[in-house]
Amino acid sequence: MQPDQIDKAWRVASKCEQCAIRSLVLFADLTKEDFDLLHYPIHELNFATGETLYNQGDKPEAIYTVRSGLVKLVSYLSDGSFRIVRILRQGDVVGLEALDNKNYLHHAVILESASFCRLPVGEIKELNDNSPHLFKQLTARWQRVISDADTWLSKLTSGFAKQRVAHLLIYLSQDCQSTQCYLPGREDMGALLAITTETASRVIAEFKRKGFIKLVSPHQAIIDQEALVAIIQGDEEDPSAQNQR
Amino acid sequence: MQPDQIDKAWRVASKCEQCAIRSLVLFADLTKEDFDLLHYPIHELNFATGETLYNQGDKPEAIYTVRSGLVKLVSYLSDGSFRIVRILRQGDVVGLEALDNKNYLHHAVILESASFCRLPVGEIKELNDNSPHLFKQLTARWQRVISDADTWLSKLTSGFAKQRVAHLLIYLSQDCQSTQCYLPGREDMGALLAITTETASRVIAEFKRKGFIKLVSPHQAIIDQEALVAIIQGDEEDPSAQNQR
DNA sequence: CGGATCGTTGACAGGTATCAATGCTGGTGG
DNA sequence: CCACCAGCATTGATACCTGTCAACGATCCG
Repeated sequence: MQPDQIDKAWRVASKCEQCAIRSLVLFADLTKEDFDLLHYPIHELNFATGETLYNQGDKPEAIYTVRSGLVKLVSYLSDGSFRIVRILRQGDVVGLEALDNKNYLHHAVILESASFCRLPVGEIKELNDNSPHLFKQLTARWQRVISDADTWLSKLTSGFAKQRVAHLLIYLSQDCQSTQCYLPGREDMGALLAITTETASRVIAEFKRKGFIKLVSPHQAIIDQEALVAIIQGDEEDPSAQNQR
Repeated sequence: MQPDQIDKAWRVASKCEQCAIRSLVLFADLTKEDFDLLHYPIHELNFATGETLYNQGDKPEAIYTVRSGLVKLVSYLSDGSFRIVRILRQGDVVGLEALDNKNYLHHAVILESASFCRLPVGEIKELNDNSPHLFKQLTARWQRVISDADTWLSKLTSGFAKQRVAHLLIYLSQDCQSTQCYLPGREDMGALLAITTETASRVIAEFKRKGFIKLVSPHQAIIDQEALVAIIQGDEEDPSAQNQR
């Protein structure tokens, strides 16, 4: 290794080790010795809402750790329609399929301006070959993706449109400290829940009228978790029972 | 290692190395030296239709490779209903979440009498710690689960009931050499596609009447792939255009 | 034979998709 | 500065699909 590269590696180590969200990321378990195995510094990238991180079919050269913001993974169907198959947030890894030498399976589009750490595939593989510390986190991430996908399947695609929207809002509020959460555009909401734009709009409009959600900005809402859970459980507020609680 | 254990290990190696479907399974890339690392022989288990491999929440001690047959992973929702989140077949691994020390996330129920290789979690972990050859296959399997889940999400939960059923049948026919495939019970079909038992029944009955599927046994059908693809693409056979092709 | 389980079918109500029109908002260019 | 436009959200009317409730047939088995 060249002296200047050693220098770079040290800067990497130093930078990653001081990372504020290190406990959340793929590199959580790495030691100083592990960081020494990296050849190049890890770059941090910023993207604005609507920008594309990569497209389906692109040849993958890196995976990305989400430092902040929100990303959707979009899959297009043969008929031109599209579905959003996942939403990724702080600590999640985007483009995991790159490790299997497969092309990217989705389009990755930024929902809320986001920053990423770019992890070149070669570095990850080499690190994993030469250190046992990455494997555990990789395993954990795969598990989480799968278990999230299962939740998605079982909750977000069953039941009435109202229930699905309620499930989605609760899901989205889970990573916010408060009851505030990202409110997707109506078209995205449809692509998430397998309903039409119009139905999504109607449900959201109704929730707003009933005070279950309050907009603080076009894409941020405060949600009434309790009311939404009631919706999920099918408690339709019966007008005749209006003042029984 | 005791002599008799070495002997066992050799039998394992011999047995696994001669496995007829070895190229499909988790141990595909292992060398003779890797097999020597195993302490106990790998057991083969047989289950009949309807039997349960494990239940959601069970403490996991093993993962299973499907040698033959069909397994469904079932997830129950709070309201008592259930969804089938995955169907596993030859070469697939059941219970991958066990590697992450999590309890089993689903109920694993046999759809078609199946045989498995039982792989104790401890053995797998040790093997993975001491040999680099398992990791590649593990990675590949996680990837496949995720990419299958995405397909599921994007295809099997969108569109009309007819289209979903058509998608399902094509999906199920992919692992059969021919155009013959497993035909799930109507309730299972509902749990797979997020439709009701009655709707599933109506669609299947219609497909049978139109000759798109032909039963060869209660749970095996020959499918007209072309007709099903037409259904998926929304080509509804217009009676007035009956003889235009 | 009777019972249990599963598949099929019917009638009807209710939810959602579809088509269409109308606000609303932010940005652009005159 | 304001008119205009593009994109998004909302709302309405209607047709269609699916869920629901119910009944009936088929098959298997004790």
